[in-house]
Amino acid sequence: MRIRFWLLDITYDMVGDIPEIRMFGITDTGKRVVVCDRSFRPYFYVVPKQDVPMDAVLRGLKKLGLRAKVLSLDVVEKKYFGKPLKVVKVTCQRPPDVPTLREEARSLPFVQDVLEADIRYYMRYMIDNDIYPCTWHEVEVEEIEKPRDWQFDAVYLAKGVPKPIPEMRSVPELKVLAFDIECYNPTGAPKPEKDPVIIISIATNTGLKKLITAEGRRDRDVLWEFVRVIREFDPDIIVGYNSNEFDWPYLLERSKYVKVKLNVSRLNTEPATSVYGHISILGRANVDLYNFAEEIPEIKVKTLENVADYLGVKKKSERVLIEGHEIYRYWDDESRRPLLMRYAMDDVESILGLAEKFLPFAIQLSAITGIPLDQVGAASVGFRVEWLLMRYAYKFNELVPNRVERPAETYRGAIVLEPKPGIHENIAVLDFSAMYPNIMIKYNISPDTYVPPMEEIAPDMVYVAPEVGHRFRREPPGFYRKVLETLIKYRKAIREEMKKYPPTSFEYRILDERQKAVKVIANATYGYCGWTGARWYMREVAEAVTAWGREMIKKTINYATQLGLKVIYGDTDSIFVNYDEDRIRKLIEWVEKELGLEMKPDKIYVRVFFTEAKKRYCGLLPDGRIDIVGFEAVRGDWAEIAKEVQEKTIEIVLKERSVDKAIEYVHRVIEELRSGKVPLSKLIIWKTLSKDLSEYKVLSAHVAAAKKLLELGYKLSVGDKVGYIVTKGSGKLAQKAKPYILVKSIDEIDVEYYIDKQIIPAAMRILGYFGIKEDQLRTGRKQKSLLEFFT
DNA sequence: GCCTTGAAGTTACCG
DNA sequence: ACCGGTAACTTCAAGGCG
Repeated sequence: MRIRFWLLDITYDMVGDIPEIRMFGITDTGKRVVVCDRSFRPYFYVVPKQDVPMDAVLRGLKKLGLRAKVLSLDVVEKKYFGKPLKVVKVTCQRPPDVPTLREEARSLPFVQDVLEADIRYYMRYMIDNDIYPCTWHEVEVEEIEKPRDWQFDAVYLAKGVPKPIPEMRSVPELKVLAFDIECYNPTGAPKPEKDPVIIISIATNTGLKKLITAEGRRDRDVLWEFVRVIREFDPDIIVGYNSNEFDWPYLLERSKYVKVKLNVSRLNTEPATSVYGHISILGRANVDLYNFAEEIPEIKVKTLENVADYLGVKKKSERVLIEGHEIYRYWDDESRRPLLMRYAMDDVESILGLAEKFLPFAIQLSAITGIPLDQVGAASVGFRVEWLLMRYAYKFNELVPNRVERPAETYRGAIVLEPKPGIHENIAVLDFSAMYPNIMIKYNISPDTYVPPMEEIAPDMVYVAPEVGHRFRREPPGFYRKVLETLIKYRKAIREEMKKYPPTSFEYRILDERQKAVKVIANATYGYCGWTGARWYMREVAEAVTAWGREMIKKTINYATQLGLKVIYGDTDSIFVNYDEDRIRKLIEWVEKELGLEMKPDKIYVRVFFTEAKKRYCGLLPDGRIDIVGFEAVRGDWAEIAKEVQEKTIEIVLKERSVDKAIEYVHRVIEELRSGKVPLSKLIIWKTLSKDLSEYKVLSAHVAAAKKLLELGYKLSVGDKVGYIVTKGSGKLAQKAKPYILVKSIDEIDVEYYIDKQIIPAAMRILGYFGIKEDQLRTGRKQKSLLEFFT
């Protein structure tokens, strides 16, 4: 029989000595199925040293491995960095044998290199058969017996390789279950060896809502019930918030202590740690939505309530908020316990809401990159690009380079112009569309088209990068050019197809998320090629891209000036000029004709303000909104009070053009702060721990605060944000920084710090340009006396 | 031993 | 664990001064 299925997840297992690919899918009739393929075998390539005869190579490789670990040796024609190369394909019986066989092969005297021996077996299977997760496939199958403890409608044995059905772009109705756990935590961070799980909240996209609580029972029963609820609802996707880092590890650890098997997978197994630090639950996609929240730069402190609030999923004002360290108090206090219950429900409802926001994009990102849905969020940008490149390499018969450790290398990047300080009226921002990808295409920049300095080649056969002199063959099309061209064409086609549907339709949404996913990958390709960890890394490639970028922007500035436009500022691929439609049109035409790139007006500012600093400006848009770029107001490491002051100052200056009003406003805020009317929450300064506490060379404020938290039993790790408040005291700032959760009263705070080091600098950044002096902003006690002024 | 000053360390932004 | 360019803060240590 033939079935059609949408691929949700993939893995493999050994059945005796046979590796079995297992594809977990949903059929077009809504059945949850497993499609098993036992026909595929792992393999890798051996590159022989030059001048070694192939028969000698084959003879040598025959000794590889014992007990028929190697099934076959085939000489195949591949390309390596664009050059034809004869290699030996070593096909093996068992995936687990590959690492040892690889090392064995590598050590042989006639072997130059071993390639593609580090590609996971199920990824290899998908790449070779053009199978993408989160897409539809058709396959001839026969039903086989379902193991009793597997949770599927049917198990099939594939009688051929599944074939993609590109015209089926829908997404089946997926059963989504959101969950969140609360733990008893009287000593800071909860510890699974002693602290029970007190609440597990659950919400599904079918409307089920449930609190599993430890009220009147041990948490052992909570875990049991959790497993039961999951198995009963049988979700396709399980979502959590930071669940890869917290909920699942905690549940797994805790379940060991209370002796509960967390068999929540469709194969009746426990969740397990897998690649990119994600937790895998066989047969379901376990998605940690925190990974997607991480990609929203506007949200500085990415707590669940902040993200849900920002996305309009659940407003903070309409939910219960409890500080993490207080959870146990709410549990212990019978009168407050209902609040904790409500809090747990608000959390899980928020998570389900986030799933609705993030899953459509996650699904398309998975379908584009080929990384399984449960991994794609956890995979870094570099790996997302790389898996896509590996898919293309296979299509182009190119060998995939090995991942090698390289020392850090630096090279010059983009140009940033000195801004013309002051207020400018009526300014247009023009920028190149997808500048770096288009430069890579235009000059055929790629590791496989690169011509090393020693190699002789006719000048008209190559493009030569300005300043750095790197040369790239004009023909044939390089790897990056082919990939980027395909992506750009593909995105255009998607956008074209979107026009067929109303913007509110399901189809439109899918296509829109898809074109966004394609754009994200295309834009990350330059960054990828300059990443020393990349398989296709080459410094010269990245260096040439930025060199041509500098040339483009310089030429554009020149011509703009010639046309009589005034260039006020520019950064990388943008220029700010006076909004003169005729001249701008001419400039854009010139750019297209002479530089072969597209340039578009991005936005118009009614009024825009620059100080002397680069990468910082603010502007008033025609619709009355205000853009703030680079300034403290958009940074996450300044106190809210200072950011607010700066934002308001900018607004007054740009909209009302009144410096006096702004000063008056700053005075008012300072007075409010002095009289204790500013809430503590506006005084918290958040900073990220970028390394382990022991590695810091200087004791800065957030490190000092982090150490205090640690002493109290809280757990902190790299990447966590520490919120501190500056309190009264003497000595260094670090000594006065106190974790905000320990600050109980407004009387503790160091008012002068917030005035002198937060509010005034933030306001001065703007007002300083208008000749305002710090003392004009300062009010009250600490105004400098004339005497102090002269000493 | 105290104060000034510049380098180093650190974070987070822009495109 | 995607790039370089940039601003701005705090800490730290060297060097000058008394």
